[in-house]
Amino acid sequence: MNPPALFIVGPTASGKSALALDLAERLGGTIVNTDSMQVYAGLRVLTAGPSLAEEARVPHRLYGVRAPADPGSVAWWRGAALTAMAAASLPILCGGTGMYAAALTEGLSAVPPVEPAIRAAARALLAEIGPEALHGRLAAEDPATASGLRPSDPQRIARAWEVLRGTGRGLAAWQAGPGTGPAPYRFAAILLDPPRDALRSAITRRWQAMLDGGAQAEVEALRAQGLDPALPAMRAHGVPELIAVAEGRMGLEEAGRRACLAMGQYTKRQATWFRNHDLGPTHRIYARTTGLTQFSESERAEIIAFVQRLR
RNA sequence: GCCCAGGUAGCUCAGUUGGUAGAGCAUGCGACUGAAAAUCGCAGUGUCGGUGGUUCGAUUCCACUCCUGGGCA
Repeated sequence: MNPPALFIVGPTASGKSALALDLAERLGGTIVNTDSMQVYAGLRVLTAGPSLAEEARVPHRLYGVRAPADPGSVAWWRGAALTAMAAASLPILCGGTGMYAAALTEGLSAVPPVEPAIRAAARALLAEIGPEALHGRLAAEDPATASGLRPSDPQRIARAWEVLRGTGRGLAAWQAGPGTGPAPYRFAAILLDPPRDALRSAITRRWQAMLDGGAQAEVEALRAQGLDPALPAMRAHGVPELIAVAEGRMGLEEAGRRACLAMGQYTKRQATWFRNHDLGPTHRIYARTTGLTQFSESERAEIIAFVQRLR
């Protein structure tokens, strides 16, 4: 029988990390980062990654493991996560990136890696002629993929184009073929899904804590690297805003408003994803929590029982 | 006190040669296969500042009135 693996998922600021920490400590688990931004080094504060003290309490994997200049990908993450999971007695996959979670439970297509030069060319072409025109070219060469994409969706069109150019085969064809399949685990999930207004106030409070915790210094160090602003790490919530502050283009208060707005909107997309994707037997919690100790006794017992049943 | 410019969706505003209105943003819902904290789709909502007048009909024209901003005193 496949070993168990537990997801702790939900929107930003729903209390995932605290819950994961308590459960991992109690059950001897290893926390595996399932967040596309917390993988980057140097963004601990702004991405709300675990503190050094927390990392010392229980094993944490895949936090701060990539340079901001070196963008990750689902496929990379999936491989790294499987390695980390194989070495854990109970993997606790904690994070808010739905696509990463699905890469484990559903698998990925067997699309080979695309040369960086081809990827760059696809993006340059997109920037030059625009998504509608590129969609038109794609439709001419790879109608199967194009018909599934909106002409207004630049990111997916560029991806489809680079796959076609880089592999000689359309994305839709790859996706129709055999893929990795689900990872060999018995997945289960705890889904934290608090009301949006609770999330928003938690986000506002957290923003202040980030500023107090050195977010601006973190951004300053990132800025000093002179990276392409299109890089994922450069687009983490709060980074563009605080860079604008550092360059005198925006006030700190305005930056906070915009960053918190973006994070609040993001929680909606995360909630939608997790509500509508199956990650195995799922225990749903609708109130916001700040850790296992905040749960009522009965809820706490329920969570422990839920997790024990997996083993 | 006088003059000017405004009061229309949660916000910023457009518009109706008189037939009860619409964009962007916000909000809500949804999609999501290698940059996903990304990218994209769909959908609300309005006593059109108030009162009265003209009119078959006023958010639109007229009068008065209240409020906001600017200028002059």
